Amino acid sequence: MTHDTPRPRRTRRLPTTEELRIWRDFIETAEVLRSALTARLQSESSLSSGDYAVLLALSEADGHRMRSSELAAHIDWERSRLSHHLGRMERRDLIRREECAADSRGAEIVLTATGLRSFRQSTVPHLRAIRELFVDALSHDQLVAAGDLAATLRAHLAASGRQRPAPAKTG
Amino acid sequence: MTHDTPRPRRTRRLPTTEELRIWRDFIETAEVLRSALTARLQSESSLSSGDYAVLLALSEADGHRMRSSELAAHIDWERSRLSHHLGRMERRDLIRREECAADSRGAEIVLTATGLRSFRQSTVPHLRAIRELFVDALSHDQLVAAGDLAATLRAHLAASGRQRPAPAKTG
DNA sequence: CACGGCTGATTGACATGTCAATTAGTAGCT
DNA sequence: AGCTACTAATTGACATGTCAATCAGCCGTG
Repeated sequence: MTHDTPRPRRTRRLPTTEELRIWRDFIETAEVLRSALTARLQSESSLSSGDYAVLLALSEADGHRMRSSELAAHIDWERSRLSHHLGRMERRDLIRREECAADSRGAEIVLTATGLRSFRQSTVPHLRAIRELFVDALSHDQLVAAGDLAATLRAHLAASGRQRPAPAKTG
Repeated sequence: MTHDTPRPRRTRRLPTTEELRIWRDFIETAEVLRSALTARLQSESSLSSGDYAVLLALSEADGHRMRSSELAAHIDWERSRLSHHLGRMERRDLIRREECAADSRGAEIVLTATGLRSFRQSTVPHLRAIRELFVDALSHDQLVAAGDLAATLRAHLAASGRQRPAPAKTG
């Protein structure tokens, strides 16, 4: 282990035009897809995808209620993001905040009847939209490839994340 | 073309658990990727991906200047989004707005020296990050599959977009 | 040339996100 | 009890996006 052959630093190479094109196609397509789904959800249910994530979690929770921090962990959001969002959802009467008996710092987030109704009305159209815009577009092999790509990219991100202080967030 | 056999409306089926899992993995991975890239760009250059898109377009433009609406079309942004963004970029002296001689309603967006410098310093690290986080993660076949997926999904979106009033936006 | 309609761009109101600071309460230790 | 450290959640300031409304200047037509 004395003299390493100074091998070419492949890490320094830049992407080729073709690689860059694929990157842009890929990331922009995902973005367009997300935005199309969001638009449908919005127009069909007056819910944003954030609303949907929160309502989904609460609808599955015991007693339709959850501690704010649990909720944040469950849907993988920053706490302040959740706090702001809950404020907006509370104004629309989709959820309610209650004091927490066990820990008076804490808040319990409770699904309201309105919230539950909105969520229930949104699920089928939303799932249908996912099928129409994503699943139906792809052959079986392509669907498998999509899952494979996601897993591979995640693994790689996690690996390089361990070497950088990289914080990763979802939308 | 008289009597269509009332075939089963496959369109009504909902995605299976597995299909839904792949969808979520796919879209969340894209989101995480985008956010990781954005974070790197931000920390290395103090530029957002929006800034980058604008600066890239201007840097390639004739005389480093472009009409606002051309710019919007080029990077496929809504005009109001661009207007707001340009306001922020102007405050940071990355671009400047000039009156347009030919059409006095119009504005010409001009790349400043500061903007050009920022952009030039950001490109190599940014491209490198794309290679590290995306290209390097994938085998050749996977990269091809990614391009194929993007194209297929786009084509499908465009087709269904023709049947709905679907507006599609990029980030 | 006047007018009515179109176009270029900005604006305001608001939703959504991030980050840093703050507030309030719990817990461990002495 | 009193101090300190940690945790729960919110808040404020700001960046980023969307949508609808507005404002100004262009242009074809009578």
